[in-house]
Amino acid sequence: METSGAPRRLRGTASWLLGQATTQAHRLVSEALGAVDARRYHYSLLAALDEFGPASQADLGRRGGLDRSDVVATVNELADKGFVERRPDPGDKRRNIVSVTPSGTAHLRHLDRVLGRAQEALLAPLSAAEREELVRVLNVVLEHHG
Amino acid sequence: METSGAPRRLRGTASWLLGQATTQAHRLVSEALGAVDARRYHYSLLAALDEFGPASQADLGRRGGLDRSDVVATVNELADKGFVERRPDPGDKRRNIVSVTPSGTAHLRHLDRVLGRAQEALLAPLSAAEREELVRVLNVVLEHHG
DNA sequence: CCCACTTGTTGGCCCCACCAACGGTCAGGA
DNA sequence: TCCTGACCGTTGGTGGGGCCAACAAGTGGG
Repeated sequence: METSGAPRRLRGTASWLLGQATTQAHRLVSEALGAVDARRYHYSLLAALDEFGPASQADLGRRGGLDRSDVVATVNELADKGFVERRPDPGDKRRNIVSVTPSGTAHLRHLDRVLGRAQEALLAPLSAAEREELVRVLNVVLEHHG
Repeated sequence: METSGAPRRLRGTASWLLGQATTQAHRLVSEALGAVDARRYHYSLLAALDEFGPASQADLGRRGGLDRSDVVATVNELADKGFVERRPDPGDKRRNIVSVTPSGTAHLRHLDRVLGRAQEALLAPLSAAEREELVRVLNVVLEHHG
């Protein structure tokens, strides 16, 4: 409580620290993805498709936390590159069914490796135990905030 | 190498986890700051000024990791609100000297409290020990990527 | 006196996260 | 059956954030 004259700024604030660390992570990841002409949305969508199989665009958005409008643009881009296929749902004329092509699966594997290297660069200074703990703690936070 | 049919996606990728956790943090922080009509840049700049004292805009950018052009806009906004003062450097006609006003210091204190609450909300599910460890690990990463 | 460099400023770019509105479609209840 | 509410894809827009290029004015060293 002391209103001491000391500057006493808070480089230690966890939210700010997370912000800074994240900026680094974001930069590394975006940079790595950009080098292969991809963006984070591409990975989110491809990963969601790979994990859960074909789905409507709205479902894809819910899976990956993307807005419906962003899903449209991302599917457009991925379809242009042949990584994804969009076809009407015969059972519901409102929906499109989006599915991964073999080329898309290969691309996802490639992105996996690219991201793996980015992660390795990011966490380089940490021991294996520290990385595990970090992942665990982040999972706790994520799960809590659903 | 097994091309087993299993989906096997990597929600556990640390870089991606960090990305997700960060999105949460970013949302909480931006939301909290937005409620008091502030942005992250405002805090970065005010904190840098409070910690190191008056400085030229270029120096401010270097301190806080902001681009010179972004410093211009941020100083404009903060000056409009009376939180910051910009006056020419008598010793170097290229430079402006930016300094915090008392009102700006008060505002910074307020932002500190706002961010503190956001951080509390973010880290709610973690124990004190876990928070400490998280902060420590993040500091290691940041320092390494300096 | 040059020349290289810095500074503030303008303007632009791309990504990311959202929101509002629309026309078309679907399903359930009156 | 028709109405109504919900849902879907799509378009368009907003704002923050992180960058970069170019410029004129100014500075300092050789």
